[in-house]
Amino acid sequence: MGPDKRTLKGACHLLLNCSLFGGLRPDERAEVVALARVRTFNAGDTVFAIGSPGDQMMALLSGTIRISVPSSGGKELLLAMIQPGEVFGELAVLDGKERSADAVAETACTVAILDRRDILSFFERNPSAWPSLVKVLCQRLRHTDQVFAEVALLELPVRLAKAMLRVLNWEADSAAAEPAKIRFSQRKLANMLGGSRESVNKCLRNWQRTGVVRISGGSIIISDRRALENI
Amino acid sequence: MGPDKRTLKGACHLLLNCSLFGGLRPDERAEVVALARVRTFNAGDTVFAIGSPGDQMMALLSGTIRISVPSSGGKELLLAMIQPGEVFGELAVLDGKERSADAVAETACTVAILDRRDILSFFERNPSAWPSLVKVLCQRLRHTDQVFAEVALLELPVRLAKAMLRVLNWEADSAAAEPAKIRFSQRKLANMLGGSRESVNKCLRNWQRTGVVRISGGSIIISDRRALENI
DNA sequence: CGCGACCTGTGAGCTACTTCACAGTTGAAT
DNA sequence: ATTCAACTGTGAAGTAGCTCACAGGTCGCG
Repeated sequence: MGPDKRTLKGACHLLLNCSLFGGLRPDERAEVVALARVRTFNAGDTVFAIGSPGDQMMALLSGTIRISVPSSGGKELLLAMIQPGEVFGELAVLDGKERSADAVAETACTVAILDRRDILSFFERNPSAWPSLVKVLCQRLRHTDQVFAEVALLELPVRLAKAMLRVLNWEADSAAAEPAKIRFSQRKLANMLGGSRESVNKCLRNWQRTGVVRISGGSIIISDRRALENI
Repeated sequence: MGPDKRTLKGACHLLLNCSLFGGLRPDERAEVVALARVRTFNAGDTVFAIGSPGDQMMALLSGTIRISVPSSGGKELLLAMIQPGEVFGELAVLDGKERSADAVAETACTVAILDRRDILSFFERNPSAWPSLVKVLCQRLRHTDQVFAEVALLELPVRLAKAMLRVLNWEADSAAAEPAKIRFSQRKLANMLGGSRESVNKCLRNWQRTGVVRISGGSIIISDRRALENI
């Protein structure tokens, strides 16, 4: 076992503390780590594609992964940006069906991969691990339901405001730097909303005019967070 | 124990065979049934309201329940119509958070109610029950993700077609009567789509003109199912 | 350095949908 | 029997947001 592999395993162990496996006993965690293979992806690599069989789930160790659904018309809906410490791809593993979305490495990534069989047998041997799995699924469900309702019921500016606040929460973990700054392409924001890039742009510039945000060098700085929250 | 109660318990036992508890051993099922209280609701009664604490989950024994999210503007998004044999309200129970939607009795209903504490301790004692729970959650997740993507990416007629086919699948269980007939208010269809009642109406009448559907006496009859599927 | 890829900015025009307003139907309730 | 509520049908008018078509900026890469 080479030194690279050792450090990777180290990172793996470290990060499996979060999210899904955080509540486990040390020996259980060790077992999970032993099951995991580590793999790296370059920016732009597709980790898995919608419709494919999907017999593995992943835990992100570093980098960020974009989860999205493409449409026939060339558009795409951005469902999530996975941050280090989160798991993804669990859906297909748990119900044995096809992948329900694309996963693409947004930046260079390192990922821990767990095979369906291993996962299932692990849970069978360690039933105490079920609740945290269920919690993850519930979180996801709540999130999609909520965003779904927003997209269906609210107009674009409101959705944009909410999306920005949501992004802010994600980034808060990795780069805690206030003042609240979003480094996120307008197109991606649009794809989170089910809106067009142009509309997002125009809305943002309106807000800049009214002093809610400042746009500079490709980042959006929230000057008046309160205003956003009130929309 | 009066005779009503006994028959209700009987129905309960019968129906817990489906969905969530279908995979259990007889003794486990008996245990679940013992934990359940049965309650009836009149059409229009609210079973639980969004934002409330939510420390019970339900299994529908008879009738149908509408799950929806209201918006500030008086609109609502229809997330699901629960059919007998399905469970609902599991989300708040499993993660201990607030209810994420309203549940209203669409018709008169009888419902088996399970308390959070009882559920949790049941799963602790019967870990083999976890997988079917997870399966239910995965189903829900897949469904919302898919409908979400549709609403965000597709135009109204396409969504309508898909919604109608979906409704058809629900009803297929209860009333297996071909020719494919949907008894479902246009407003409700609209609320499934994030569209307006008027738009749905106009779209339907177009389809009637082109022979895809027939509308009579408040029901929609699918004459050309293939056409719908191709949209 | 210059090329290509991807971003932001902006206006004009279009159209898919919404809103509003009103009329007729059906069905349940008193 | 009638009244009320909720449904369907339809047209006119408004508009939010999309598409298209640019122009210019920035960044990385050969």
